[in-house]
Amino acid sequence: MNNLKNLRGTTDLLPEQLKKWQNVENIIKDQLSRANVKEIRTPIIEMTELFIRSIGEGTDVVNKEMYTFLDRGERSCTLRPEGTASVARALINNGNLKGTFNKLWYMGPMFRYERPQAGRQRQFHQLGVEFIGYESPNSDIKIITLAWDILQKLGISELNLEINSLGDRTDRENYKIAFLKWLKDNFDDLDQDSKARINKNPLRILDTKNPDTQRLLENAPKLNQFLSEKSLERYSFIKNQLEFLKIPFVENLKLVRGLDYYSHTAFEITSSALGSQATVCGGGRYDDLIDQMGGDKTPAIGFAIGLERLILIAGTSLEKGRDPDIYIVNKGQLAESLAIALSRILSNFDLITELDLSGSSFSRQFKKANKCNAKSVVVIGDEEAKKNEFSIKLFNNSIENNNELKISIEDNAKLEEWILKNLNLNISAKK
RNA sequence: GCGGGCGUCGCCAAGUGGUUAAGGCAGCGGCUUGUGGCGCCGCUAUUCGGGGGUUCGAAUCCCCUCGCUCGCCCCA
Repeated sequence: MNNLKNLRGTTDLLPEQLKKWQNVENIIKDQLSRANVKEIRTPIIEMTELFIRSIGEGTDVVNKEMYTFLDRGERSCTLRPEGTASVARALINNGNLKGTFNKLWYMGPMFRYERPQAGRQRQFHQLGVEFIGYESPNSDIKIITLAWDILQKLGISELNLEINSLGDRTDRENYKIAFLKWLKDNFDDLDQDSKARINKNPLRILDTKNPDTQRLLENAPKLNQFLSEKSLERYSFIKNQLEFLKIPFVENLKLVRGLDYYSHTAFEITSSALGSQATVCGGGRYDDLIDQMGGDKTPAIGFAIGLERLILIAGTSLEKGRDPDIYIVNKGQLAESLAIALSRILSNFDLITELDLSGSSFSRQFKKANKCNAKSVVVIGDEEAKKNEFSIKLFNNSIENNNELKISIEDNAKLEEWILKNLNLNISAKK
């Protein structure tokens, strides 16, 4: 019937589903603006090089998951696979880094070319929060609590927070030397996957899923043994603060995360309510990213939450939308004109008005008003239209208490009075 | 990129080689030309994701392709 289909891994979000999305997004935005975090919007398409240089050449994201194409000017372009690189680029380009602090968030589509499965799509959506210019370990804490509290506010339980420290650049370099030596000594016992990673991204071998390699790794040098005094101090401060704030976490020494740019704090929040794609939130510190990209040396930390996964585990109470406050039933040419005029007047209130445009019988229109759960109904037919008025009433099953009233189309004061009295309207919400 | 399951109306489905593709929900219209929630009646797939093949005959068998889904890898 229809051979035009959506591309694999992309989906339409219809009004019914979007109620939940919008509720979730509103709660998130609310939380963020209370913490005075500001929104930033960057293009969803960037020069390919931006991602190669920031995310790292040895990563899966860059190697096999990017939507990359040549534009008409033969430039290599990529649909963004994540948001941090773009935000960093935007700040560098706009000169927003000189001695300033930025608390930023963004929400929007990201693209990764992978096989779709539960909680994973090729076009998916992320909320990202980045604190840029902040070095204090308390900024790590604030970022983690922000992520944690957003998830709590959405009524999500069964969450697990895992943290680790990757140390600074020098710590990691020292560790890499020792680890590489060990890897080479034990090369023959590694699985294929890990062998291939040695030259590209050795740290990722740490969280291999291969059980034999896992067992072997128990005897390998540990990253935490290579952390400097300073890095360790920073790490234990963070753990102490989390304990003080009563945020439960487990330490996961194997947590290195997939992107190259992380340093010091790395964290992940997973939910057992999801399937095998259990990570809802991932984040960490990236003190080296911005100068690596050509900006001034700027410490920063951030996280990203996958909205599809969030929607999957957020409470069902968020699925409800707002029903119409007023349903305008109208029939006849003059009545229809008055109905449109009235709907424009009503748009001055914080009301949801459904103007029936079907021209079907009164009976039909009332059925529809009932179906969409309208709180009240306005009726305009020939009788009302002749007198330049409409009738308004509460749409309940009581005839005595429906507060039916006839109001002249010009009498806005009377209309307002009826609305305020009957529709639980917050007066300050008017206009 | 690799492996398993699946694809019949907007949704949920029956049908598994034989001449008209059940049913339910939703939708639309009527009973009720101006007053809803119930009820009753009627209408809604020349076609079974798409293409090709086998057959006298295909939604049913075969091939290709697209999409969905679950797992691996990886991530949000």
